[in-house]
Amino acid sequence: MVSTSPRGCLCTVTPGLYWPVTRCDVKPEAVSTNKEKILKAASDLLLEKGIDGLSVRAIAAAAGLSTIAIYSHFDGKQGVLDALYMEGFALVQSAVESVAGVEDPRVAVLQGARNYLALAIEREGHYRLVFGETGSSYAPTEVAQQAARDAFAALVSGVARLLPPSASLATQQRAALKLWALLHGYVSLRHHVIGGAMEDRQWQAMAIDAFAESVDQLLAAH
Amino acid sequence: MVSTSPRGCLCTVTPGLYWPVTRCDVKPEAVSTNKEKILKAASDLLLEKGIDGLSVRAIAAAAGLSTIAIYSHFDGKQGVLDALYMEGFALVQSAVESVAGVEDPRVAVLQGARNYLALAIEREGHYRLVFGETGSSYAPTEVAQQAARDAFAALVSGVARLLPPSASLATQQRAALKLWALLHGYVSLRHHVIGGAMEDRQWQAMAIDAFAESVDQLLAAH
DNA sequence: TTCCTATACATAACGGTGTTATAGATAAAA
DNA sequence: TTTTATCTATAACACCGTTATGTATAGGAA
Repeated sequence: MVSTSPRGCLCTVTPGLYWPVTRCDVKPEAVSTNKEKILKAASDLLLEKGIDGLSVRAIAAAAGLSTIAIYSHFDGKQGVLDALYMEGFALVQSAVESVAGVEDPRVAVLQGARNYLALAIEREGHYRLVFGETGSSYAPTEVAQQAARDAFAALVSGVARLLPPSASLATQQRAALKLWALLHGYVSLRHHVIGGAMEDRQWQAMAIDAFAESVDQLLAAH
Repeated sequence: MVSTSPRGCLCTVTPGLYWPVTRCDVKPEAVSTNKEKILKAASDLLLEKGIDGLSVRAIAAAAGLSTIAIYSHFDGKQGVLDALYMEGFALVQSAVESVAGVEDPRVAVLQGARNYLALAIEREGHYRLVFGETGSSYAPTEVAQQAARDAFAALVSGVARLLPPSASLATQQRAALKLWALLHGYVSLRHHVIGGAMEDRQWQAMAIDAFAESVDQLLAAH
């Protein structure tokens, strides 16, 4: 996305990311735009206070602006939530792709799973937002959903390494979906149903054990 | 729970269930209490409109009462949500236990999984409520969480049939947790991430296939 | 240079939410 | 009969997301 800032420089802004990735072609010293301030404020609030912290007034105040800016730049709270949703999946994608340099496919996939589970803890707010805990009035836009599909595609690529090169895309996707379902299931059950009192490490170990069993089953089947 | 109604009869009320289970020891013709009316109204709204339909005013109106009754009988919206949460897990438990008459353990467990997936569709509102989509300001009370534990216990009992009698409780629980995580993972991913456009049957078939693979892995390991 | 248009912004008000405050009604117990 | 406990209706409160109103600013056109 390319936008023009009030100072006339041509800025390249990567949507959905809150760290400063604004590249000004004309003035390398350009400061944050208000849109970026808002998104950073929202992302920080999500990290510190969870989804409850994300009122329009709180985000605006944290960005040093009034609420109208949320409507101006993001078309309302939905736009902020969409941006955070995309951030969430960008984090997922990053966790999955960060193992690209690992040679052994099984080791890589297991490490990706560990990254994923760690992310679910370290970025709990983003995780819960992505999985619908904003309250059911929020549903991601089509654009935002693309981030989910991108993350899934990254997962499929990673899992494909466990399969023979002849495996069809559908097979890869089915395998990736199963592994994702399993991992996410552990996270979600712990959030809502059972195991909430368990130590992080213990829960992660349990999830990884189960995940490894499924990975090994996949390897044995091919 | 035993309570006295305005008409002086001694009523046995099972909490968390919305169908009339009020048993009046004195007057068999007793009508619903207001508390039951409220819970039924909430449950119906949840079924018809989802979580968004559950405002205090909407529930009160559907029960033919004013909002103060919600605070009187349920101590506020939290109490209603707790009751619905318990209903949700009672439904899960029922889905799992309804296969008790099936002789073959594998067939029984697979049927239980099918029941579970069907429940996730037919009682989507309850399902989403149980898994946190009320908005993050709701967290179930300790009493309500017991319903989740009861459902898990039922699941453990069902899965235990796949294991040798010598299997420890921890082993049974680990197996049950894995299978539940997998099933729920499929439901949740479809709600929030991917596959939302897929036909119910196709998605269920995919989930059951994956589930069956894990069941078979479990059987093969013992 | 001036005027017009588009965008961004501050502030107040609106309609909705869950909840509390106030007052009244009723049944049971003392 | 009086007191107590419980239930109830209604209005008001504080907060929410959003809209309405008016102002400021930058860029483009005449």
